[in-house]
Amino acid sequence: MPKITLPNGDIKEFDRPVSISEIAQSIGPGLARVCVAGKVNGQLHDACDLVSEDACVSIVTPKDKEGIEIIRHSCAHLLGHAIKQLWPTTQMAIGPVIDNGFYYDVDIDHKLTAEDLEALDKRMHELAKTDYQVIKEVVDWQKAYDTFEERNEPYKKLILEENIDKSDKSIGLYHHNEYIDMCRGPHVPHMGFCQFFKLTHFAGAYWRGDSKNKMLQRIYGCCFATKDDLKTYLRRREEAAKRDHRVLGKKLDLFHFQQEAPGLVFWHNDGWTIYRIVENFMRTMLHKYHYIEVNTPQIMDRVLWERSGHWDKYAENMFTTKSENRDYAIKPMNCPGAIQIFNSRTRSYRDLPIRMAEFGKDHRNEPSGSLHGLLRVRGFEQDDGHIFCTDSQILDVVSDCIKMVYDVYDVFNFHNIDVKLSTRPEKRIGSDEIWDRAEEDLKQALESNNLEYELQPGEGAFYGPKIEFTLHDSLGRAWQCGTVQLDFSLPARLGAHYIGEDNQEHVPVMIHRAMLGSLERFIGILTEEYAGSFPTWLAPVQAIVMNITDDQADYAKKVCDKLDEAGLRVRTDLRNDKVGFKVREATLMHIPYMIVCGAREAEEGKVAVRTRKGADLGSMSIEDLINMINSDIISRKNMPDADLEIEKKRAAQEHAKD
RNA sequence: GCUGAUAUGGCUCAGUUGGUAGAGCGCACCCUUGGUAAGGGUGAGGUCCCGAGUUCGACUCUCGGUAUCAGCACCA
Repeated sequence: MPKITLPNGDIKEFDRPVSISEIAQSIGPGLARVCVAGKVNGQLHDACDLVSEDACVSIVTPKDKEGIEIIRHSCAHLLGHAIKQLWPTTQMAIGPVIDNGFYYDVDIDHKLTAEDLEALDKRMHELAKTDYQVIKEVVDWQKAYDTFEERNEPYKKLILEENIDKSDKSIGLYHHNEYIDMCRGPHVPHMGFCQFFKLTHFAGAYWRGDSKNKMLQRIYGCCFATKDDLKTYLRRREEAAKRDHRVLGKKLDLFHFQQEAPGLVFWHNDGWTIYRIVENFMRTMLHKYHYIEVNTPQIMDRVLWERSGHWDKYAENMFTTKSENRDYAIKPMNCPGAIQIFNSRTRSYRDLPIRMAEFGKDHRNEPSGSLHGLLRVRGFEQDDGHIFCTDSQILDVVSDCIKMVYDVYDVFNFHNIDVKLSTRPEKRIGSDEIWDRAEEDLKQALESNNLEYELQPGEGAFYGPKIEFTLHDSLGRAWQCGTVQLDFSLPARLGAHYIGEDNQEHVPVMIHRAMLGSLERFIGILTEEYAGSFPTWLAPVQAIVMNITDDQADYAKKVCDKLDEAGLRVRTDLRNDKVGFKVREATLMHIPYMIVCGAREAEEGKVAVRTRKGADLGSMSIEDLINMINSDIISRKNMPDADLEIEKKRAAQEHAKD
């Protein structure tokens, strides 16, 4: 006689054990129709599961986060159902839920092609349309094993053998017509819930994520509760593809790569302009936070890297070179160099903390398959910093670093920032005692700044724990950039010390920190964030002066000179082309201000101004123009107000269309 | 590094079931001097990623490299 308490406090009594779908039915037929599963005392259950004792029950629908995840999970089964029909010898590995969808790893002799993916997608939709019932069967370990033995599913057997206790008597087998999959569940009661999905791509993936294992074929799909959600997601994917910094880098003439230098950037003038602006902006921040700036050699003797421990751990990823029988390494990081400067004279406790910054060019021989545009390169510049301090200064110093990170991100209008604390990894140097203290200090610094953070056990660097900052762009994508790392090991290894109040030698604590991470990567992120429309303060060209006919060429040049003298980055377009054509080109290049000089303007000594978003700012004097652009630059806003208005209107129109 | 795919003028791409290639944009020149997202004409430009092999003949087929792309693994 179960008594069921609903989320609104209502109590329903039954004279026998009832299924969750029956409970939904008793509340209303509408709810019953959208009942994907249920939560019994907080535990997820299949809609067909029986409740035999008093419990709090809530119905899970596609609108719930759990609901859509269940639908995605069932979609993975649907994929299994379809693929076994098309390629019956396929062996199924694992098919979990991921952000926005699902995937399934399969072992199949046939190499899947794009056409196969379409055929598979089509078959899945056909099967889903029949709205077949998903039947759940609960079996013991042996029955599950026998089922997959009979069906020749070695990976499922492996999962049973290695991950599931042989005494387990409640293993869920889900029957999708002739297809059977094993799962903890829950799953949808019928395939009517799985309608809005699309297979997106496929790739290789290792069994159990280990590169020593066999590589399987992974099929990815996305899935949503409604058609609109699916459409929105697909549109967002297209939008992200359009913003690809590799494509924009070419179109905007920012940089290029070529075969002879894999993973190394050829910066063109406009890209390099952005690079220098970002770097110089960081210099103003360094000044504000009391840093000194240094620069250390690109190439140093192998001995130094052996002492630091890098040779031992990262030799494979280091570029090396030889000269006169000496081995050198091209620096993969800047800390050993910084310590050499610290060691160059006797330091007193009165000198600490020493905040040493370096825009350090590093080279790391990353695996070829990991290279990705500016986001993963072999040569890059870190906005690196090494702070030498005493034990008692750690908290203050780390706290300052945290403040600086937020200060920097604010300027780029990144406000949604996740914080993670990574603790000791398995492969590490330094005693447990030291690690205990280091981790505790970082925790305290985070807490004193009132930051919520996620703990990442085992993810720290080999020399110390670290705090990581992840920012989110306008498309919601996450980028890990900033990091603050405590290091109790390297200074001692490289012989750093200072003279304390007690006239004894002490080893300083070193704090490594970076805000942007690498300039290359950060500029890649910025390019995608702004979709190529860099805010005026970052734009490589801030204004372009164009004439209407040859008669105004001299006037346009004069205007350009004046803007140039005012310190703006400005160009002319005096080509014998229609002004509409020039406007189009400048717009495609995302130049913030277009300055048109026709006969009227030349006559009056004024200019006609238009923005890249198409706002007509009318005719104005050159002084007014300079003031306007300068105030735009100083504000460092993503968009001036005139453009913001146009963006809003456009967004509203888009919305109306939908 | 692993699996799969791709590689053709500066860019984006088409093409040849093996007989050394084409478009649009860009570039040059000419006409046009036009007021806010493409005016018109003519022309130049390619060792079809690299190396071997098969063949009378390879850009095309085979093998081996390299780079790039989608993932996986890696990321001090």
